[in-house]
Amino acid sequence: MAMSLSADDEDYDSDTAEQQRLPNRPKPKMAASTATTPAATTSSSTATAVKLPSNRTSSGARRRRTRCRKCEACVRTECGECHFCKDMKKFGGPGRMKQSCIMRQCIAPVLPHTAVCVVCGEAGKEDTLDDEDEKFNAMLMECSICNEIVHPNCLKVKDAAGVVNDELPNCWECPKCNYAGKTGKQKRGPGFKYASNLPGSLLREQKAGRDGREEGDQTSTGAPSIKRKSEREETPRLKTEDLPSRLPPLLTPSGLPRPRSEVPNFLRKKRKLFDDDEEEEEASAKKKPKKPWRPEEPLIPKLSHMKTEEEEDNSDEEEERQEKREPPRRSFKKDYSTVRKEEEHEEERREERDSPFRSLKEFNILRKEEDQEEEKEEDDDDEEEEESNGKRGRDSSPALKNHSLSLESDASRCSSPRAGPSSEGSETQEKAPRARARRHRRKPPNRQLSAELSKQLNMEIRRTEHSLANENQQPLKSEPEDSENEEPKRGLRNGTTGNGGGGGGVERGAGGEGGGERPHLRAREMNGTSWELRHFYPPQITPLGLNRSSPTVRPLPARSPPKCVQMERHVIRPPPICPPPDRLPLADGRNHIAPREAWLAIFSHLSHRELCVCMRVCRTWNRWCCDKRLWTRIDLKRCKSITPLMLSGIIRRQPITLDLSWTNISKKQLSWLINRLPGLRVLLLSGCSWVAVSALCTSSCPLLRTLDLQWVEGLKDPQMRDLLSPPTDNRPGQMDTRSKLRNVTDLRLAGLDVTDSSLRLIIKNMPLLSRLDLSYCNHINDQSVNLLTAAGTTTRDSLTDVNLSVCNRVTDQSLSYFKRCGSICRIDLRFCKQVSRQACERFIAEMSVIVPFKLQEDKLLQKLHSTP
DNA sequence: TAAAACGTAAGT
DNA sequence: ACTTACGTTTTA
Repeated sequence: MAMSLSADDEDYDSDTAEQQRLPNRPKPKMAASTATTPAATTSSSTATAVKLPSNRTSSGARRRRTRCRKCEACVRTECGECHFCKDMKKFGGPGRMKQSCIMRQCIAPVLPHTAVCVVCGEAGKEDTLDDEDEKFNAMLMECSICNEIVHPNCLKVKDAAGVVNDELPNCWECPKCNYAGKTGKQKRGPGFKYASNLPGSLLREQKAGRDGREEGDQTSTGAPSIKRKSEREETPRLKTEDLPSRLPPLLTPSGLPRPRSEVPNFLRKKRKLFDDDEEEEEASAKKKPKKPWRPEEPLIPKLSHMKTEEEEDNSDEEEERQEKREPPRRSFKKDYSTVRKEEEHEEERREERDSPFRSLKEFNILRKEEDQEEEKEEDDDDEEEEESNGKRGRDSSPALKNHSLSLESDASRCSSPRAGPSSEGSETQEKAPRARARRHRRKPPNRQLSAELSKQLNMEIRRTEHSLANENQQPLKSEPEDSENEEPKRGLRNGTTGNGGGGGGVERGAGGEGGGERPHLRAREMNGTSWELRHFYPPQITPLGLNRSSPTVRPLPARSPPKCVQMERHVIRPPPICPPPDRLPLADGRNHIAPREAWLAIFSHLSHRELCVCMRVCRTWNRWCCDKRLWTRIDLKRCKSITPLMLSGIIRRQPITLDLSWTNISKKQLSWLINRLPGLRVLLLSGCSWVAVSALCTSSCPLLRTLDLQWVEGLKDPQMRDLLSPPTDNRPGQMDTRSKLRNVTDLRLAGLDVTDSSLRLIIKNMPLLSRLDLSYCNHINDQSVNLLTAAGTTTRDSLTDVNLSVCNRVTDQSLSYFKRCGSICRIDLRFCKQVSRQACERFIAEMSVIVPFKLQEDKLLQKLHSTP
């Protein structure tokens, strides 16, 4: 099918097609040897690059990529615990799988050192040059379509623009292929692992999560997590009767049933859209001959909330049309961000493109918006208009304009691989029809709250992308035509609703900047998908896949079922390597006199929301505002959906405190996060599922000081054991025999059905434990307190604050045990039915000899002069 | 469809 | 010569 999709004639010839099948294409069954195509073999280390079939432009053998050795993953040591590690002989396995440790899967796989230009036979020479453009022309670029590796400079066809694949270093669609309109025949570009089909793949999990979520959505309940629903069923955690009236807020059913199927339809929907678009596309193609590149519209499609088909179709088509009209084209771009492209068929890509979620951003926006509003669906159109207008207006703002302009040049220069959501996305943006987004957004009726921050994160990320995109793309503006007027739809919509409009304003602003500014911005937006997202989502959704659409007219492909969910491998972009600039470049080319630190001092007085606004101002501010000192605490509490963008936003900010309470974060996400937050000290996971929390079992977070596991579904003794126990399979010299949570000083276990066996582990493995919250733990009794305060335990001396409120099995006896605690400052026994006030007073009287206590509240003992 | 298996490219 | 592990095929 892939073949049939492409515009190339060759493809239609089945025989030939067969012959030139790309390595990864299905086929010839030469056993494993197929894996390495003959061509590849021949090219081995010598340089002969890939040998291309003489008469076929497409289809060369691909050079196998190899790890970059520099990324975070590459520098890690093997975890020894994942599937692949366990298979390794060094870890006692059979060695049959021959895969690298999941934790070491390279983020930015590079071409092998032996790769050389097919034209001149030389290796990449970018290192010898300073100028970015020259560098680009001197580096080796591998075409994801024909697999040729060349120096852009060595190509004759220079008029045609190559389309750089941001997803992978040194990867593009060469001018030849691009010009020829070969779009994506190949199922996927060069890449690396991170295949969803690999155990441990983030993608997979994500997908699973999504799916699950969706299902949940449909059915309902909004609460913290939809996804969890099933889990919940499995592990009935608290009995309502046991819960006192003061349940954690979250427990209260906050969610309304989610409207129906958002996702499930998406396939159909997409397809449908696709059909419609097809025509559209062609038409537009005619209008604008030759646009090698078109903004990609990453989509996140499937994910979520999509609206009903009917609803979408119409408006989408409109948007689609417009979008098509102005394809900004990006030519030789030098952005090497990584990410793997997926192998998708063109149709699929298109479908994706057409799918409701044009871009990640949109998606995010949606999510946010969902939280805020669901109401104004009807007004969407109007809103769009307004918004767009607003954007335009805003754009005209001198200040912003200046910044962005100055930045643009700046940005364009900076091609270094940046991390984060930012750079990459930058180049193209999605034009995301916000209308579409909006629509989807509405569906979820329930979302109450997504934390403000999450919105902000999203916004900011988008913003970043926008700005970066703007910067990068500038020169390319290709068709002014549709510009502003038509554009309106694209912008992100924003929440006009929301809280006081503050958030809305912001978002809108963002949209304005990105979208309103210039027509071609849209393109940028499209591309703006953050790499992270791309990783998480199916490749088809990745910009590349989608956008490949070239204007060329192609026969309608037979549509194959969208395989949307199949994700392949994704790469995670490393954080920016270059330090943020110290000065703010101004439009006139000079720098602002205030140094970065001075700006940071100012930024430190801003709220996160305000910071997000600032991040939209310019690239420099964007980076400055991401300074981790400004984001020591990130609160995503109750944000039902943790999106990849959010994750990347978090990583970028490197918080010390991360509140993910009552979110439906998945295990993979959490694992991914904590493995990338070396400075994380406080992790709040109350209300999450055990499945997610179990990520702590395999991830390393030795510096965690505070761990909040209150009301975690399914967290009982066996799970506590998993959490606290030292690695079980330690092999000599391999692992630390100490608990991963050995440095925890503040542990919150409220609402869990844990018993003394868990306490024993805690006592044993958390020698520094100072604050322990066991409130609402019905299995906790006097014996538990006895254990905690027994002679020889570290907790006896380390505990300063113990919360046993609403522990109905605790009696006055516990107070006598607490007298043994040398450092105790606060004992909360409120609502403990079996604890009497008299006993508390007696405790105070007896302790006062040593340390003065007071009864701050009924049954709440507080040491005088101590912190509350 | 996911996981396992495997030939061999790429690196040391 | 040896190890790692990519990218595909095969198996479950």
